Amino acid sequence: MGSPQQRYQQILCKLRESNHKLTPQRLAIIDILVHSRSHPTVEAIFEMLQEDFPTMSLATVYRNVVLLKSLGEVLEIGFPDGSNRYDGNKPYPHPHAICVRCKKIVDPDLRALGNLTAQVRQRTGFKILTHRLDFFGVCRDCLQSENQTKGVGR
Amino acid sequence: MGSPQQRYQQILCKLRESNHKLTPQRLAIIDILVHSRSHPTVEAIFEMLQEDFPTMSLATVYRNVVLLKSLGEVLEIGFPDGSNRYDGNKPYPHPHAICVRCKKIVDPDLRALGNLTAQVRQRTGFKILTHRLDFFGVCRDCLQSENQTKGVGR
DNA sequence: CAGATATTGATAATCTTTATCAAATAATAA
DNA sequence: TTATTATTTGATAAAGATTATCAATATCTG
Repeated sequence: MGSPQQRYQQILCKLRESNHKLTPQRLAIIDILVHSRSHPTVEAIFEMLQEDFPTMSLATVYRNVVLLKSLGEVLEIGFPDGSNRYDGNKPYPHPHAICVRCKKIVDPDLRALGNLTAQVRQRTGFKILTHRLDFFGVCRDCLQSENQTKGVGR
Repeated sequence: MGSPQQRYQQILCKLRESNHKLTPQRLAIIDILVHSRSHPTVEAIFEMLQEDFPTMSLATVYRNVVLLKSLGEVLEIGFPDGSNRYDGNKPYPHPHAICVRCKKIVDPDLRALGNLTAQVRQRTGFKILTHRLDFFGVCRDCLQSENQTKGVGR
């Protein structure tokens, strides 16, 4: 749903609509969020900005992520260990496959999710607003390096 | 998969197998976990124990929850806002329906999840170990009280 | 360009969870 | 039953992540 450039413009629209100012720091954070495929952490975003904005405060990154979240333009993915990661490309709920080794996150496209939502509504009586679906496992790369160290063959 | 009593005994087995001691505090925490249907927080467990164990330390609850988690006998359900809740009845992954108003959590039984896992394996190359599926919405009770305050009718 | 307001940076405060360590306790064997 | 040993507990400090505070700065509107 939209190239990084389109996402960037869409977010700028939302900000203008809601009377928020377009500061260089804010724009840089958005730029990273819409271009990144890695679902970065706040810390990672902060580090990526160090070069261009040496005086950037960590609080600024937190504030802007919270703002974009409240505007529905960023998806927060929080984990039991307390870490949070952010997706500015697809701010709507979608499944994730997360590597427990290297922490890589990829987005598999699955059908049949609307189906599940309807089932839950029926069985629980809940009005469903959103959902969260994560698969945890080991990615192909980590499986390979695992096999190498195990010494398959001889 | 097992009544609270059965779960209780099963957890005791696991503890003995792994050479852990059966302290009154530990047993009380397990008792709450296997009998509770509310997916309690650590804080909630701590408060429930105040009556019987006035000197109970919060750290003890944390320690035992971590232990039971590591033994695979408790499922941790962490949320983006940082809160964690625990399920000692069904320590294996299963879907949840969570009320965003009253924070109630219920377990709808859904089929077709093994299906999804296979799909993810195919499309990502991941070896899937576990998953997490949560639906967020408003439960029947909260929907009703919402309608009342809205003054349906006149 | 000037004025009003939002945002930033620096840092303190908060909140949750983990680590530390002496004292208490459970399991084991004599 | 008692002594021994290792684990666990309670109290508290420490750590880590996020939020709040507030003066200084920068943006937007006209």
